[in-house]
Amino acid sequence: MSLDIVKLAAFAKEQGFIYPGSEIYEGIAGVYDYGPLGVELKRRLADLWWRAMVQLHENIVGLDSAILMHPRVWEASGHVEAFHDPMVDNKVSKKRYRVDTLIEEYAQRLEEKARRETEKKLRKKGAPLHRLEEEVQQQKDFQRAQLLKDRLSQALARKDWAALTSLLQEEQIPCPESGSTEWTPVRQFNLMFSTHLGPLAEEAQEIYLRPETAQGIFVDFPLVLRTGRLKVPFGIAQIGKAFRNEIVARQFIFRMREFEQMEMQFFVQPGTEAYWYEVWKEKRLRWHLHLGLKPELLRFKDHEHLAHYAQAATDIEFAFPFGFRELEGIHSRTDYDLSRHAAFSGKRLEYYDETQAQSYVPYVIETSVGLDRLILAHLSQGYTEEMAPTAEGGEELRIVLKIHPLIAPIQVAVFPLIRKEEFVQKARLLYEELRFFFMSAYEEKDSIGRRYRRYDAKGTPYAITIDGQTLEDETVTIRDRDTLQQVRVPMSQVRAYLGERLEVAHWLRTL
RNA sequence: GCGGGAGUAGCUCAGCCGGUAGAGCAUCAGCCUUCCAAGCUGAGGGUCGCGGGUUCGAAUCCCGUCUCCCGCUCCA
Repeated sequence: MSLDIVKLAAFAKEQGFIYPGSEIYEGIAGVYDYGPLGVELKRRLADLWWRAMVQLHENIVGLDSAILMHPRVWEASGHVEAFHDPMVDNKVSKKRYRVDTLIEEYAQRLEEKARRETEKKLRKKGAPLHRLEEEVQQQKDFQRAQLLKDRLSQALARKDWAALTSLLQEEQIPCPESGSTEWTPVRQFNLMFSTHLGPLAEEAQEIYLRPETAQGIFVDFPLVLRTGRLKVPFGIAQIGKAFRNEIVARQFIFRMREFEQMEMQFFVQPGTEAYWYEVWKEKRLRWHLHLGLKPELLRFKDHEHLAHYAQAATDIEFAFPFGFRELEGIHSRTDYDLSRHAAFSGKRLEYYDETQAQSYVPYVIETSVGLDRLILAHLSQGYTEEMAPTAEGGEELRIVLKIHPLIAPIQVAVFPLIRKEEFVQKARLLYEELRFFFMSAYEEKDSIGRRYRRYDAKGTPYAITIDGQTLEDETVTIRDRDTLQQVRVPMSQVRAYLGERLEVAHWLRTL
């Protein structure tokens, strides 16, 4: 399984889709660059998202907020708290845990055990079970659990990691995996990147690179509302970079330290959020399917443990080479964010609803796609090794990137069948015309078969060849990447032929 | 951070019982080619991850170090 992702990464690098970051300096873990083909793919996917979300919805507008935001934003959003997890490693099992969940779960197990035993005791004595809650307070495991939780919350409040280290030690908290009680010291992981605002390090204020783009939308909510003449329900969409200091950034571009999100926050009247949640689940899934992701490789996965801001949450998961993983999150965020920002900023972040004749803090439905993950999904689904016929009548392995024509970095390639002046001239002429409309390429080197294969690997859906017949009747062949079938089309109709297949409007109309 | 794997040409790798680097593909120039890659001729390209040690001599042996990849936690 994981071998496939290594192979895909090598392919992506070789073809110029994705390079390891800073490679000549031996690389930098979890950071990747988009090469000439990758940047096209990325721009196209982002563009199709933008058009489907903003251009096609009269009640959705765009935004491009800054990566740097006021530090209080991240206190209000809950990230300062949630993203500073103290962690420990177990020396025997080599597993890493968040200290708080480790201790809480242990305490919970103790409580459950206490309840079971107290219940058994009560049954034995024939005492009424309604006294269970009262009796269990006296049980020693239960009391120990309470003590653990107290000490945990005290240490967390003081950010006293040494105290947590000794708590683990003194209370002999076992590793759920190995049962071992040998722990490394507790260390804090800060998942947010910090930097300094102001050039003088001593005087500068520490600020964060945004860990998600959503907060820019919430913070600008009153401004967009005022200038956009918007009425609930309405949405604000944004594409942009976000940064997370992942403990381990792995699996190629699946989890990167610097990544790009495409988010849309949809503001609705409280009470209607369940309806809109369903609407957006359906719309977003349809968008992915319309771009050619296979239904059997997509699924919804509802969250069992909800984040601090969420009322309901589901993921659109994609079957990556390493398994089903989150591609897009659709969350019902309630009024959490706007209310928090209202509280922290002291500003009123309410909406006056004329039809209701009242003000309220709108509820929010969020759709959030990882653009890099989306790219990985299309690359991994599209990467195909298959047998193809050879000139000698045999079969040979062909590597072809079967991605949707609309997102292909190079949409059409033009070849003269042979490198003779008449062929070359005509081919150049056609290429130079087509490039006004499509991302085009021209190639005259190597045999025709070889050129086809080269562009197959780049995902180019159409290849046009100028042959002997072109010189006689001005027709060319257009060859399809996936079927290898050719059609003969008059030179004058090539643009229309390609337009039907590569025009974004057609795609939007059928969405 | 812990465990595992790996660093030699742009790519895939060989060379590793020490004697001063090689293949295929790719690239470039030319020739040949009338529809599905690897035909011919020629050319360019390597501080063998980095540092130190042993040795007359290290890609090869020893020590150290760095980086990347995979797994563990988390998420877009």
